[in-house]
Amino acid sequence: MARIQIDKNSSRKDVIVSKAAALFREKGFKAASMRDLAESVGVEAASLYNHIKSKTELLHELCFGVANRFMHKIDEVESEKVTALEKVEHLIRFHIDEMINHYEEVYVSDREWKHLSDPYLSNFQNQRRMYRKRFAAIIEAGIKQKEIKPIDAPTAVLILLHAIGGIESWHRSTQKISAEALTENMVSMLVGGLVNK
Amino acid sequence: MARIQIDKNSSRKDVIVSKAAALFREKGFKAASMRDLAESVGVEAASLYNHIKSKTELLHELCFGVANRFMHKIDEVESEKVTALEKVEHLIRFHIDEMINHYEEVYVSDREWKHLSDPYLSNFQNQRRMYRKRFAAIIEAGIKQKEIKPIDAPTAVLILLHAIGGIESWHRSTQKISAEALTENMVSMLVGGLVNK
DNA sequence: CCTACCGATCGGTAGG
DNA sequence: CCTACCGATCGGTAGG
Repeated sequence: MARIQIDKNSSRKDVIVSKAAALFREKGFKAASMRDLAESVGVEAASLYNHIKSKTELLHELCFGVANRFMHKIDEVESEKVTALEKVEHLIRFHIDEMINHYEEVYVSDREWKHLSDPYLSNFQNQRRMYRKRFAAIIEAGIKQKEIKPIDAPTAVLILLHAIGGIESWHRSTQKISAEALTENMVSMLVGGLVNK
Repeated sequence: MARIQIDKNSSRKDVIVSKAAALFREKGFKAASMRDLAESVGVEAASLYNHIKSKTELLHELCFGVANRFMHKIDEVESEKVTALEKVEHLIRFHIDEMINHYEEVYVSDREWKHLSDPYLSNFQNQRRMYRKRFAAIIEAGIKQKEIKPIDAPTAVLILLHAIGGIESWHRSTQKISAEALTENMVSMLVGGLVNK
C-alpha cells in the first residue's frame, strides 16, 4: 500500500499528541493511562515509546504549544496602533477563537499544567505570570486613557481569562448556538463590563 | 486528657473531609493518594477506613455539600421580591462569597466531579444542569424587562460562573487585594457587562 | 488505630 | 510494532 506521508515518524507523533489532548481533556492527565492512549491510537502501549519519551513529554508539548501561541499573540497585539480597549478586545477574541478551535489543547494546558515537573513547571508558570502581567498593563493603560472604567487590572484579567474558559461548557452542551453568536455574546458581555459608562 | 468533643467519630470524619478538600484541590482527585491524606490527618492510611467507606465517598460529600448550598440559595433568590437584575447580583455575590470562604470545597466540586461514579455522577450533573437553567431563566426575565441587555442567557450564565471561578488565582496570588475590593471589582465588571446601556 | 498485606494497575524497558 | 515483563504505587481489607 502506497504511503503518501514522507516523514512517517513525525506524523505518527502528531497523531499521538493530538489523541493525548483529547484523552487528557476527557479524563484528566493522571486518570488517563498510556494503555487508554494506545488503544485510541490503535497500537499496544509499549509501541508508543518508539515515538515519545514519556507521558509527561506529551503534556509538555501540549502546554508549551499553547503557551507559545499566546505569547506570540500578545507580542503582536502590543505593537498594534489602536486604543487600549481595542487591544483588549483583540486578545479576548483571540482567546475565544483558540478555545473554540483548539479546545482540547487549550483546556488541557489550562487545567493540567500542575502535573508538569520541574524545569518545565516553573518555566510554564513564569510564562503564564508574564502573560497576565502584560495583559493587565494594557488594561491599566486603558484605564488611564479613560476608555476603561477604574477597576483592579489583575482582577479584570482573571475574570476575562476564566470567563472564556467557560466555552468548555458550550462544547459539551447539546444545543449549541453558533460559534459566531457565542463569540459576539461573549465579547458584548466582557467588553461591556470594562467600558467607562 | 479531657476530651470536650462528644461525638468523636463525626468530628474525626469532618477533619478528614476537610483535609481531603485541601488535598484534592492541590493535587487533583486522582493524583492525591489516601496515604497523602493519612499523613495530613496524622494517622496511617488504613485507619482512615474506620471513618470513611472509600476515597470516592470523600468526593461525594464535597460535591453534594456544595451543590446543596447552591440549590438552597437559588430557591431563596427566586422568591425574593426584587428586580431580576438584583436577583442576578445576589447570586453573583453568593458565588463570590462561596469561592472566597469555601475555596477548597467549591473548587474541588467544580473541577473534580468527573471522578464521581454513576449513581452520584448523573445526580450531580442533573443538579448542575438544573441550577444553570434556573439561573438562565432569571436572566431571561431581566432581558424581557429590559433591565438586562439582549444576550444569550445560557452563555451569560456560563461566563458568570466561570469568571467567578477565577478567584482561584486570587487565592494563589501573593499580592492579594482585600476580599471586599475583589468582590466589588468583580460585581462591577460582571453586572456592568449585563446591564442595558 | 496499627501492622501486614492483597490484587490491580500504572509508566516504562528489554529484546526481538 | 509486539510479547513479556519489571518495580512502584494505588485503594482497600484482615486481624488484632
